[in-house]
Amino acid sequence: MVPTHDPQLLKGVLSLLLLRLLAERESYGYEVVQRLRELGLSDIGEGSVYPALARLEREGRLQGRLVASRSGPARKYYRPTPAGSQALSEGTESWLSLAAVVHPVLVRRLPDPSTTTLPTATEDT
Amino acid sequence: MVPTHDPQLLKGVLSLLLLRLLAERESYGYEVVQRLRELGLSDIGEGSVYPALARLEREGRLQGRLVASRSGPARKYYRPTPAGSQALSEGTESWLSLAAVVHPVLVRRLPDPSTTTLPTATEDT
DNA sequence: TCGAGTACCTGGCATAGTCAAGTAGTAGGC
DNA sequence: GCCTACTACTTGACTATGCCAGGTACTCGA
Repeated sequence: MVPTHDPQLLKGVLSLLLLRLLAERESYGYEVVQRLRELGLSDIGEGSVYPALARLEREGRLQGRLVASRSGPARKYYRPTPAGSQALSEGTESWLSLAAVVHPVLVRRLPDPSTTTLPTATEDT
Repeated sequence: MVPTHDPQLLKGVLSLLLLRLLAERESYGYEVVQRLRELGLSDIGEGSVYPALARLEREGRLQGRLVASRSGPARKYYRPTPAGSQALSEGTESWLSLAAVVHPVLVRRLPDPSTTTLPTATEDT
C-alpha cells in the first residue's frame, strides 16, 4: 500500500498543484479531484479542493465561470488569472528550491552512529 | 533575489528535517538553526525550531539532555528515540512519494493554450 | 420513487510555522 | 560595577490551510 500521506506535507503544495492543473487545462472542482487522484493523490478529498479553489478565486488567482452540464448540476470551470500565473511560477520556484534543499538531506546516507563522539559537560566548540 | 519562501511549504517538512539532522548528529536548538541556515533555509527562525523540537520531544520522537556550556546557558541536546527513527523513515517515504507526484507535474511543459478548446454550455464528457 | 452518480458549499476542528517578547548565562570593554 | 553582544531557550498570540462531516441539488435509470 501507498504510505498514508501526512496532511501537513500538502500545505501550500495543493494550491500550487491546482494552479498548475488549471493552467494546463480549464477544469472544475469535481474533475480536479479526479485528476489529482489519477496523479496518485488517492486520498485527497473534496473538502480540501473546493475550499482551496474558492480561496484562490477570492484572492484573484483564479477566475471561474459556470457551465451547464447534461449529467448533473452546473460545473464551475476555473482558469488562472495573470496573477494566478505569476503565483504559479513563483510558487513553483519556491517549491523547487525547497525540494533542492530537502531532497539531498533526506537521501544521503546516515553516518554510522557508533563512530560519533557525544558532547559532554565541559567540552565546547 | 532568492524567492521569499512560502511558510506553508515548510509544514511537516521541518520536523522531518529536524529528525534527520539529529539522526546524523546530536545537536541543540541554537545549533540546529545554524545547520538549517547552512543548508540554505536562510530565513528560518528560532521561533519555528524551538517549538518544533519541544513538540517532537513531547510526542516521544526526540529525547533531550542538558549539557553545560562555557559560552552561555546550558544547551539542550536532542537525539531521535526509536519512535523518532521510525517517524523519520515513514516521513521520508511520505515526502519522497509526494515529491514524486508533485515534481513531474510542476516541471512538465505547459501545453500551448491557443490549441485547446474550451467547454461550452451543451458539451459534455 | 428511489438510489446512485455528479457537483458544489460550509462550519468547525487540528496542526504547525511565525512573530514578538522575555529570561538568562558568559565575556569583554570602559 | 555596568553595559553590550553573543549565546541559548521559552512562551503566547496569531495565522494559514488541509480535513471531516454534513448538507443541498441536479440527472438518469430501475
